[in-house]
Amino acid sequence: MELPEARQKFIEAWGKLGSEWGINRTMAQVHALLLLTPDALTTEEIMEQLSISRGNANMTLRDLIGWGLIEKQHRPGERKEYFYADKDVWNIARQVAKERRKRELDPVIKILDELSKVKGEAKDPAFKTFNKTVTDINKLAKNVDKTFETMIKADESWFWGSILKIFK
Amino acid sequence: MELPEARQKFIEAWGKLGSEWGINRTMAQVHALLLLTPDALTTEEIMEQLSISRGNANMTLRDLIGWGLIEKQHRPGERKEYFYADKDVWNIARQVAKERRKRELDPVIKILDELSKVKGEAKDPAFKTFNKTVTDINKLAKNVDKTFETMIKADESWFWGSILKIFK
DNA sequence: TCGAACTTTCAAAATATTATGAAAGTTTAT
DNA sequence: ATAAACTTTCATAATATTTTGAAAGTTCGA
Repeated sequence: MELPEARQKFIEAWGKLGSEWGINRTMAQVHALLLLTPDALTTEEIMEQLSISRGNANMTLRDLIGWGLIEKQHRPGERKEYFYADKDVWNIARQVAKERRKRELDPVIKILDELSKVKGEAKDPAFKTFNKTVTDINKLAKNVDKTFETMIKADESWFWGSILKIFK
Repeated sequence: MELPEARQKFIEAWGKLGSEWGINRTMAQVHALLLLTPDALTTEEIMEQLSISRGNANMTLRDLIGWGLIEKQHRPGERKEYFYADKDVWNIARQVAKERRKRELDPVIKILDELSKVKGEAKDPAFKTFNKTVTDINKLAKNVDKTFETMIKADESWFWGSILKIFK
Protein backbone atom coordinates (compact mmCIF):
# COMPACT_ATOMS: atom_id res chain seq x y z
CA MET A 1 0.00 0.00 0.00
CA GLU A 2 1.28 3.45 -0.85
CA LEU A 3 1.32 6.35 1.56
CA PRO A 4 -1.52 8.39 0.03
CA GLU A 5 -3.86 5.40 0.09
CA ALA A 6 -2.77 4.53 3.62
CA ARG A 7 -3.43 8.10 4.77
CA GLN A 8 -6.87 7.90 3.26
CA LYS A 9 -7.60 4.63 5.04
CA PHE A 10 -6.50 6.06 8.34
CA ILE A 11 -8.74 9.08 7.92
CA GLU A 12 -11.69 6.86 7.10
CA ALA A 13 -11.04 4.51 9.99
CA TRP A 14 -10.67 7.33 12.47
CA GLY A 15 -13.83 8.92 11.15
CA LYS A 16 -15.78 5.71 11.52
CA LEU A 17 -14.50 5.06 15.02
CA GLY A 18 -15.33 8.63 15.97
CA SER A 19 -18.90 8.36 14.76
CA GLU A 20 -19.35 5.10 16.65
CA TRP A 21 -18.22 6.87 19.81
CA GLY A 22 -20.38 9.94 19.55
CA ILE A 23 -17.90 12.22 17.83
CA ASN A 24 -19.05 13.47 14.51
CA ARG A 25 -17.42 11.89 11.53
CA THR A 26 -16.06 15.05 9.98
CA MET A 27 -14.56 16.17 13.25
CA ALA A 28 -12.75 12.87 13.61
CA GLN A 29 -11.58 13.06 10.00
CA VAL A 30 -10.22 16.55 10.32
CA HIS A 31 -8.43 15.43 13.45
CA ALA A 32 -7.04 12.41 11.62
CA LEU A 33 -5.82 14.57 8.75
CA LEU A 34 -4.02 16.87 11.13
CA LEU A 35 -2.56 13.91 13.00
CA LEU A 36 -0.99 12.77 9.74
CA THR A 37 0.33 16.16 8.75
CA PRO A 38 3.75 17.14 10.11
CA ASP A 39 3.12 20.85 9.91
CA ALA A 40 0.03 22.97 10.43
CA LEU A 41 -2.69 23.39 7.80
CA THR A 42 -4.97 26.26 6.86
CA THR A 43 -8.74 26.05 6.71
CA GLU A 44 -8.45 26.21 2.94
CA GLU A 45 -6.16 23.19 2.76
CA ILE A 46 -8.38 21.18 5.08
CA MET A 47 -11.46 22.06 3.05
CA GLU A 48 -9.74 20.92 -0.10
CA GLN A 49 -8.20 17.72 1.21
CA LEU A 50 -11.42 16.48 2.77
CA SER A 51 -13.84 18.10 0.30
CA ILE A 52 -15.86 19.88 2.92
CA SER A 53 -17.38 23.33 2.94
CA ARG A 54 -15.92 26.38 4.58
CA GLY A 55 -18.67 26.54 7.17
CA ASN A 56 -18.26 22.93 8.11
CA ALA A 57 -14.49 23.26 8.35
CA ASN A 58 -14.81 26.31 10.54
CA MET A 59 -17.28 24.74 12.93
CA THR A 60 -15.35 21.52 13.13
CA LEU A 61 -12.06 23.25 13.81
CA ARG A 62 -13.68 25.30 16.53
CA ASP A 63 -15.04 22.14 18.14
CA LEU A 64 -11.68 20.42 17.97
CA ILE A 65 -10.11 23.39 19.71
CA GLY A 66 -12.88 23.13 22.31
CA TRP A 67 -11.93 19.51 22.88
CA GLY A 68 -8.32 20.59 23.33
CA LEU A 69 -7.19 18.38 20.49
CA ILE A 70 -5.80 20.99 18.10
CA GLU A 71 -4.48 24.52 18.34
CA LYS A 72 -4.40 27.62 16.20
CA GLN A 73 -1.02 28.78 15.06
CA HIS A 74 0.00 32.08 13.53
CA ARG A 75 2.92 32.77 11.28
CA PRO A 76 4.73 36.09 11.36
CA GLY A 77 3.68 38.27 8.49
CA GLU A 78 0.68 36.14 7.58
CA ARG A 79 -2.97 36.75 8.20
CA LYS A 80 -4.03 33.13 7.77
CA GLU A 81 -4.61 30.86 10.71
CA TYR A 82 -2.92 27.50 10.80
CA PHE A 83 -4.18 24.46 12.68
CA TYR A 84 -1.93 21.97 14.33
CA ALA A 85 -2.73 18.73 16.14
CA ASP A 86 -0.83 17.45 19.13
CA LYS A 87 0.59 14.10 18.02
CA ASP A 88 1.00 12.68 21.52
CA VAL A 89 -1.49 9.85 21.74
CA TRP A 90 -1.49 9.82 25.48
CA ASN A 91 -2.37 13.50 25.59
CA ILE A 92 -5.16 12.88 23.12
CA ALA A 93 -6.61 10.04 25.18
CA ARG A 94 -6.37 12.08 28.33
CA GLN A 95 -7.95 15.10 26.73
CA VAL A 96 -10.87 13.06 25.43
CA ALA A 97 -11.35 11.42 28.82
CA LYS A 98 -11.35 14.82 30.46
CA GLU A 99 -13.95 16.30 28.15
CA ARG A 100 -16.28 13.32 28.17
CA ARG A 101 -16.11 13.16 31.93
CA LYS A 102 -17.09 16.78 32.19
CA ARG A 103 -19.77 16.68 29.52
CA GLU A 104 -21.37 13.30 30.09
CA LEU A 105 -20.30 11.47 33.20
CA ASP A 106 -20.54 14.30 35.72
CA PRO A 107 -24.17 15.16 34.91
CA VAL A 108 -25.19 11.52 35.18
CA ILE A 109 -23.47 11.11 38.52
CA LYS A 110 -25.30 14.16 39.77
CA ILE A 111 -28.64 12.63 38.82
CA LEU A 112 -27.71 9.24 40.28
CA ASP A 113 -26.76 10.85 43.57
CA GLU A 114 -30.17 12.45 43.72
CA LEU A 115 -31.93 9.24 42.81
CA SER A 116 -29.97 7.35 45.47
CA LYS A 117 -31.65 9.50 48.07
CA VAL A 118 -35.20 8.61 47.08
CA LYS A 119 -36.98 6.92 49.98
CA GLY A 120 -39.61 4.25 49.68
CA GLU A 121 -41.36 1.31 51.18
CA ALA A 122 -38.64 -1.23 52.07
CA LYS A 123 -40.99 -4.12 51.31
CA ASP A 124 -42.04 -2.86 47.87
CA PRO A 125 -40.32 -4.93 45.16
CA ALA A 126 -40.49 -2.00 42.73
CA PHE A 127 -38.67 0.16 45.23
CA LYS A 128 -36.17 -2.53 46.11
CA THR A 129 -35.26 -3.04 42.46
CA PHE A 130 -35.08 0.69 41.81
CA ASN A 131 -32.80 1.08 44.76
CA LYS A 132 -30.47 -1.76 43.90
CA THR A 133 -30.11 -0.67 40.29
CA VAL A 134 -29.54 2.99 41.06
CA THR A 135 -27.12 2.29 43.90
CA ASP A 136 -25.09 -0.20 41.91
CA ILE A 137 -24.89 1.95 38.81
CA ASN A 138 -23.93 4.89 40.96
CA LYS A 139 -21.05 2.88 42.40
CA LEU A 140 -19.92 1.86 38.94
CA ALA A 141 -20.15 5.41 37.66
CA LYS A 142 -18.06 6.64 40.55
CA ASN A 143 -15.40 4.07 39.81
CA VAL A 144 -15.28 5.09 36.19
CA ASP A 145 -15.06 8.66 37.39
CA LYS A 146 -12.11 7.83 39.62
CA THR A 147 -10.42 6.04 36.78
CA PHE A 148 -10.79 9.10 34.58
CA GLU A 149 -9.53 11.30 37.36
CA THR A 150 -6.44 9.16 37.76
CA MET A 151 -5.87 9.11 34.01
CA ILE A 152 -6.24 12.84 33.72
CA LYS A 153 -3.81 13.55 36.50
CA ALA A 154 -1.29 10.89 35.63
CA ASP A 155 1.64 11.53 33.39
CA GLU A 156 2.58 9.62 30.32
CA SER A 157 5.06 7.26 31.94
CA TRP A 158 2.43 6.11 34.38
CA PHE A 159 0.22 5.09 31.57
CA TRP A 160 2.70 3.26 29.39
CA GLY A 161 4.24 1.67 32.47
CA SER A 162 1.71 0.82 35.06
CA ILE A 163 -1.43 0.21 33.03
CA LEU A 164 0.46 -2.20 30.85
CA LYS A 165 1.53 -4.25 33.80
CA ILE A 166 -1.85 -4.34 35.42
CA PHE A 167 -3.64 -5.56 32.34
CA LYS A 168 -0.96 -7.89 31.03
CA MET B 1 -39.04 12.82 45.01
CA GLU B 2 -41.55 10.01 44.61
CA LEU B 3 -40.75 6.66 43.07
CA PRO B 4 -42.63 7.09 39.77
CA GLU B 5 -40.91 10.40 39.08
CA ALA B 6 -37.55 8.94 40.08
CA ARG B 7 -38.06 6.00 37.75
CA GLN B 8 -38.84 8.39 34.94
CA LYS B 9 -35.71 10.39 35.63
CA PHE B 10 -33.59 7.28 35.62
CA ILE B 11 -35.01 6.18 32.27
CA GLU B 12 -34.34 9.59 30.78
CA ALA B 13 -30.81 9.77 32.14
CA TRP B 14 -29.95 6.30 30.94
CA GLY B 15 -31.40 7.13 27.53
CA LYS B 16 -29.37 10.28 27.25
CA LEU B 17 -26.16 8.59 28.32
CA GLY B 18 -26.81 5.83 25.85
CA SER B 19 -27.30 8.20 22.94
CA GLU B 20 -24.09 10.01 23.86
CA TRP B 21 -22.27 6.70 23.70
CA GLY B 22 -23.59 5.47 20.42
CA ILE B 23 -26.47 3.36 21.73
CA ASN B 24 -29.81 4.43 20.46
CA ARG B 25 -31.92 6.28 22.94
CA THR B 26 -34.91 3.97 22.84
CA MET B 27 -32.74 0.93 23.33
CA ALA B 28 -31.18 2.48 26.41
CA GLN B 29 -34.60 3.47 27.72
CA VAL B 30 -36.08 0.04 27.28
CA HIS B 31 -33.06 -1.35 29.07
CA ALA B 32 -33.50 1.17 31.87
CA LEU B 33 -37.16 0.29 32.24
CA LEU B 34 -36.35 -3.39 32.54
CA LEU B 35 -33.56 -2.64 35.00
CA LEU B 36 -36.12 -0.99 37.25
CA THR B 37 -38.70 -3.73 36.94
CA PRO B 38 -38.42 -6.64 39.38
CA ASP B 39 -40.18 -9.09 37.13
CA ALA B 40 -40.28 -9.56 33.38
CA LEU B 41 -42.41 -7.44 31.06
CA THR B 42 -44.24 -8.17 27.82
CA THR B 43 -43.75 -6.24 24.59
CA GLU B 44 -47.18 -4.75 25.16
CA GLU B 45 -46.29 -3.40 28.58
CA ILE B 46 -43.05 -1.92 27.32
CA MET B 47 -44.81 -0.27 24.39
CA GLU B 48 -47.30 1.27 26.75
CA GLN B 49 -44.90 2.41 29.46
CA LEU B 50 -42.54 4.11 27.02
CA SER B 51 -45.12 5.09 24.39
CA ILE B 52 -43.34 3.42 21.52
CA SER B 53 -44.70 1.47 18.58
CA ARG B 54 -44.82 -2.28 18.31
CA GLY B 55 -42.22 -2.36 15.56
CA ASN B 56 -39.85 -0.21 17.49
CA ALA B 57 -40.28 -2.26 20.63
CA ASN B 58 -39.70 -5.47 18.75
CA MET B 59 -36.53 -4.27 17.04
CA THR B 60 -35.16 -2.75 20.20
CA LEU B 61 -35.79 -5.87 22.24
CA ARG B 62 -34.10 -7.97 19.60
CA ASP B 63 -31.06 -5.67 19.69
CA LEU B 64 -30.90 -5.80 23.46
CA ILE B 65 -30.90 -9.57 23.31
CA GLY B 66 -28.12 -9.34 20.73
CA TRP B 67 -26.13 -7.26 23.16
CA GLY B 68 -26.69 -9.91 25.80
CA LEU B 69 -28.36 -7.42 28.10
CA ILE B 70 -31.82 -8.95 28.37
CA GLU B 71 -33.39 -12.35 27.90
CA LYS B 72 -36.69 -13.77 26.76
CA GLN B 73 -38.68 -15.67 29.30
CA HIS B 74 -41.66 -17.93 28.81
CA ARG B 75 -44.35 -18.76 31.30
CA PRO B 76 -46.02 -22.14 31.35
CA GLY B 77 -49.41 -22.01 29.71
CA GLU B 78 -48.82 -18.60 28.16
CA ARG B 79 -48.04 -17.69 24.58
CA LYS B 80 -46.67 -14.26 25.37
CA GLU B 81 -42.96 -13.60 25.62
CA TYR B 82 -41.60 -11.86 28.65
CA PHE B 83 -38.40 -9.85 28.77
CA TYR B 84 -36.11 -9.71 31.72
CA ALA B 85 -32.95 -7.71 32.32
CA ASP B 86 -29.99 -8.96 34.28
CA LYS B 87 -29.64 -6.53 37.17
CA ASP B 88 -25.96 -7.23 37.83
CA VAL B 89 -24.17 -4.04 36.92
CA TRP B 90 -20.84 -5.74 36.54
CA ASN B 91 -22.30 -8.21 34.06
CA ILE B 92 -23.82 -5.33 32.15
CA ALA B 93 -20.53 -3.46 31.94
CA ARG B 94 -18.71 -6.57 30.91
CA GLN B 95 -21.27 -7.43 28.28
CA VAL B 96 -21.11 -3.95 26.78
CA ALA B 97 -17.31 -4.04 26.76
CA LYS B 98 -17.41 -7.40 25.03
CA GLU B 99 -19.76 -6.27 22.30
CA ARG B 100 -18.10 -2.96 21.60
CA ARG B 101 -14.74 -4.65 21.43
CA LYS B 102 -16.01 -7.08 18.88
CA ARG B 103 -17.96 -4.56 16.84
CA GLU B 104 -15.72 -1.53 16.91
CA LEU B 105 -12.30 -2.04 18.40
CA ASP B 106 -11.33 -5.24 16.62
CA PRO B 107 -11.94 -3.88 13.10
CA VAL B 108 -9.92 -0.75 13.85
CA ILE B 109 -7.02 -2.77 15.21
CA LYS B 110 -7.05 -4.83 12.06
CA ILE B 111 -6.75 -1.71 9.92
CA LEU B 112 -4.07 -0.22 12.15
CA ASP B 113 -2.02 -3.40 11.92
CA GLU B 114 -2.15 -3.15 8.15
CA LEU B 115 -1.26 0.51 8.17
CA SER B 116 1.66 -0.16 10.50
CA LYS B 117 3.21 -2.24 7.76
CA VAL B 118 3.22 0.52 5.13
CA LYS B 119 6.78 1.27 4.07
CA GLY B 120 8.08 4.65 3.01
CA GLU B 121 10.98 7.00 2.64
CA ALA B 122 12.54 7.30 6.11
CA LYS B 123 13.48 10.93 5.45
CA ASP B 124 10.02 12.00 4.29
CA PRO B 125 8.32 14.05 7.05
CA ALA B 126 4.88 13.02 5.80
CA PHE B 127 5.88 9.39 6.17
CA LYS B 128 7.53 9.90 9.51
CA THR B 129 4.41 11.57 10.91
CA PHE B 130 2.13 8.94 9.43
CA ASN B 131 4.26 6.24 10.95
CA LYS B 132 4.46 7.74 14.41
CA THR B 133 0.76 8.42 14.59
CA VAL B 134 -0.31 5.03 13.34
CA THR B 135 2.19 3.15 15.50
CA ASP B 136 1.28 5.03 18.65
CA ILE B 137 -2.45 4.73 18.14
CA ASN B 138 -2.00 1.07 17.42
CA LYS B 139 -0.21 0.62 20.73
CA LEU B 140 -2.95 2.49 22.57
CA ALA B 141 -5.66 0.48 20.85
CA LYS B 142 -3.95 -2.74 21.83
CA ASN B 143 -3.80 -1.62 25.45
CA VAL B 144 -7.46 -0.80 25.44
CA ASP B 145 -8.04 -4.18 23.87
CA LYS B 146 -6.10 -5.92 26.62
CA THR B 147 -8.01 -4.01 29.23
CA PHE B 148 -11.30 -5.17 27.73
CA GLU B 149 -9.98 -8.70 27.53
CA THR B 150 -9.09 -8.65 31.21
CA MET B 151 -12.43 -7.16 32.12
CA ILE B 152 -14.32 -9.71 30.10
CA LYS B 153 -12.51 -12.63 31.64
CA ALA B 154 -12.43 -11.34 35.17
CA ASP B 155 -15.07 -12.11 37.71
CA GLU B 156 -17.02 -9.65 39.71
CA SER B 157 -14.87 -9.71 42.82
CA TRP B 158 -11.83 -8.82 40.77
CA PHE B 159 -13.55 -5.72 39.58
CA TRP B 160 -14.93 -4.43 42.83
CA GLY B 161 -11.71 -5.35 44.58
CA SER B 162 -8.74 -4.77 42.42
CA ILE B 163 -9.83 -1.94 40.15
CA LEU B 164 -10.90 0.04 43.16
CA LYS B 165 -7.49 -0.28 44.72
CA ILE B 166 -5.58 0.57 41.60
CA PHE B 167 -7.49 3.76 40.94
CA LYS B 168 -7.93 4.91 44.50
C1' DT C 1 -56.74 -27.68 9.25
C1' DC C 2 -58.33 -23.52 11.19
C1' DG C 3 -58.08 -19.36 13.49
C1' DA C 4 -56.71 -16.75 17.44
C1' DA C 5 -52.72 -15.01 19.69
C1' DC C 6 -48.75 -13.43 19.21
C1' DT C 7 -44.23 -11.83 16.66
C1' DT C 8 -41.67 -9.99 12.84
C1' DT C 9 -40.94 -7.25 8.82
C1' DC C 10 -40.29 -3.25 6.10
C1' DA C 11 -41.72 0.74 3.16
C1' DA C 12 -42.91 5.10 4.21
C1' DA C 13 -42.95 9.06 7.51
C1' DA C 14 -40.99 11.63 11.09
C1' DT C 15 -37.07 13.36 13.37
C1' DA C 16 -32.48 14.55 14.13
C1' DT C 17 -28.00 15.51 12.62
C1' DT C 18 -24.68 17.43 9.63
C1' DA C 19 -23.18 20.23 5.64
C1' DT C 20 -23.53 24.04 2.52
C1' DG C 21 -22.31 28.60 0.89
C1' DA C 22 -23.46 33.26 0.51
C1' DA C 23 -23.56 37.11 3.37
C1' DA C 24 -22.00 39.43 7.36
C1' DG C 25 -18.34 40.27 10.40
C1' DT C 26 -13.57 41.13 11.73
C1' DT C 27 -8.82 42.41 11.46
C1' DT C 28 -4.85 44.57 9.65
C1' DA C 29 -1.90 47.23 6.55
C1' DT C 30 -1.64 51.30 4.30
C1' DA D 1 -10.97 55.51 6.40
C1' DT D 2 -10.64 51.99 3.16
C1' DA D 3 -10.12 47.69 1.15
C1' DA D 4 -8.21 43.25 0.91
C1' DA D 5 -7.67 39.07 3.45
C1' DC D 6 -9.45 36.28 6.20
C1' DT D 7 -13.11 34.18 9.66
C1' DT D 8 -17.71 33.37 11.40
C1' DT D 9 -22.61 32.88 11.13
C1' DC D 10 -26.86 30.81 10.08
C1' DA D 11 -30.99 29.80 7.17
C1' DT D 12 -31.61 26.32 4.13
C1' DA D 13 -30.49 21.83 2.03
C1' DA D 14 -28.84 17.27 2.19
C1' DT D 15 -28.23 13.13 4.63
C1' DA D 16 -28.74 9.78 8.13
C1' DT D 17 -31.18 7.74 11.77
C1' DT D 18 -35.17 6.33 14.08
C1' DT D 19 -40.07 5.30 14.39
C1' DT D 20 -44.41 3.93 12.83
C1' DG D 21 -48.09 0.68 11.87
C1' DA D 22 -50.28 -2.20 8.83
C1' DA D 23 -49.46 -6.41 6.62
C1' DA D 24 -47.24 -10.72 6.57
C1' DG D 25 -45.51 -14.45 9.15
C1' DT D 26 -45.46 -17.86 12.85
C1' DT D 27 -47.04 -20.93 16.42
C1' DC D 28 -50.13 -23.57 18.98
C1' DG D 29 -54.48 -25.49 20.77
C1' DA D 30 -58.63 -27.50 19.54
